[in-house]
Amino acid sequence: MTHNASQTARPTSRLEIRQQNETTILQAAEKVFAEAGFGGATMQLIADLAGLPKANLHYYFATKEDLYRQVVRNIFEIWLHAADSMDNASGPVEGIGAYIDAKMEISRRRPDGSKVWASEVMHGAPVIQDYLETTLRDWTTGRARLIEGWIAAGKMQPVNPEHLLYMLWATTQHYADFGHQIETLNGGKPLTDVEWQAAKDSVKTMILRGIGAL
Amino acid sequence: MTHNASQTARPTSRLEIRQQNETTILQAAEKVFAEAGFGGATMQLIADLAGLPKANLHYYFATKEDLYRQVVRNIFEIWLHAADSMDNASGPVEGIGAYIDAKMEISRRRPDGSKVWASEVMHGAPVIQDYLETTLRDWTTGRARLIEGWIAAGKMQPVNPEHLLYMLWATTQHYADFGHQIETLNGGKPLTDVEWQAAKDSVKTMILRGIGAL
DNA sequence: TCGTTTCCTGACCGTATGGTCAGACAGAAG
DNA sequence: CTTCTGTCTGACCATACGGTCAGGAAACGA
Repeated sequence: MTHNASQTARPTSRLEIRQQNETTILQAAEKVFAEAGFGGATMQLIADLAGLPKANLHYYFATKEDLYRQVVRNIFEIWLHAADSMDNASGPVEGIGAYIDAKMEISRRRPDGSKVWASEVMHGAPVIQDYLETTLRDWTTGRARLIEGWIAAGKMQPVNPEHLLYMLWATTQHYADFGHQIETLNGGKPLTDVEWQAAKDSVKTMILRGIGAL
Repeated sequence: MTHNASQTARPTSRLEIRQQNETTILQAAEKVFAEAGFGGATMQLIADLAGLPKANLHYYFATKEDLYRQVVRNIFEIWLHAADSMDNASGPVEGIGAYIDAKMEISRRRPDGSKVWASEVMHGAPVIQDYLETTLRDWTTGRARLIEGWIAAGKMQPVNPEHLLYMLWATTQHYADFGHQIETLNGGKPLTDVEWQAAKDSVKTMILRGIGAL
């Protein structure tokens, strides 16, 4: 039985070792930070989940905060690119519809990342405040302009673009951040494929009709 | 200068002392739990904010978890009663409109409570799971019925009532939980009275139009 | 093959935290 | 005044946590 566990292709080169260990640690960290929050998470817990000795974590990430920072930044990147589909769209139905799809998919596939982000912002964004003030602000004003263009072109009703964006973020991320509550109200069962599709459709219908694009 | 600080009317009776100290501690705890999370909060921090020695907290609340539990339950009660206005409404415009108003007002006045609740649910609701399964579930099915009644009466378009409720919760609570992000995007300034009113109006318009009630 | 660099880890340390407790203090009751 | 009960708190404790470090193991380069 020289058969290795699925992913682990037994790396030998130093580069591979470093990359794989960093990835493993980051995945474990994302989960633990999501479940326990920054304060509640312990390096020992992350180490156990990653299957590495605690001292090894500190070899790759100097401090708990460094590790946390990296986790948050990773999510932020995914977040930003979710709106790429919005930019080349001809109008709100296509653009915002695709954005909702993308964000709902992230909520489904990376709920832990969403929770870490939510936790970070809720606690006053101590780690990524600079990103909020630069990258996110630019991103937001850019998309607000895009929406204003659609309004000017008569493709949707006049609405406040910022509040529309907040609504999009809130509604889509809710399915990740409050997934446990939704699951409980769903009889203790996670949403099935069909139910996820229904959720997407509901959100898209209500929002697109809400902005007068349907 | 025998003039006491505003609220503190120098209580003497034991009942008054107990009530006032419990309230003071709970308020401080809500703030600290909201800012730091359960794991990041310390009894010492809460004690300092409450202006009491740490040992005194343990006299009123045996453990940190007991104190936390009480904070979460208080919020939950406020949450539930926010929908009272919905029940006697003649239709969705009045009922859901009033519910949005009420929840937006809570987000504005008690953002810390909202954050504590969000944090609790995000971490798997370790403390109030039983409430989710009983009280909240009953509450939800009741309001879903109410919405279904409005749909049957032709007062709004047919939408999935659960997903509508999720959207209401997500959108309104977002203004508390992600208040820091909103403030940053607002140029670092908290929303003014006028801006809060605009937020309320935007949310109400988009949602009520989204369900075909306008 | 041999030195060099990187990777790895058990054992250890200082500190901060939740919680305890003995005893001081102060209303209430008689 | 005396007793009793509830309130208060400084000092203390055990534990758990983030982080360190010396030294071993393994890959690399020549």
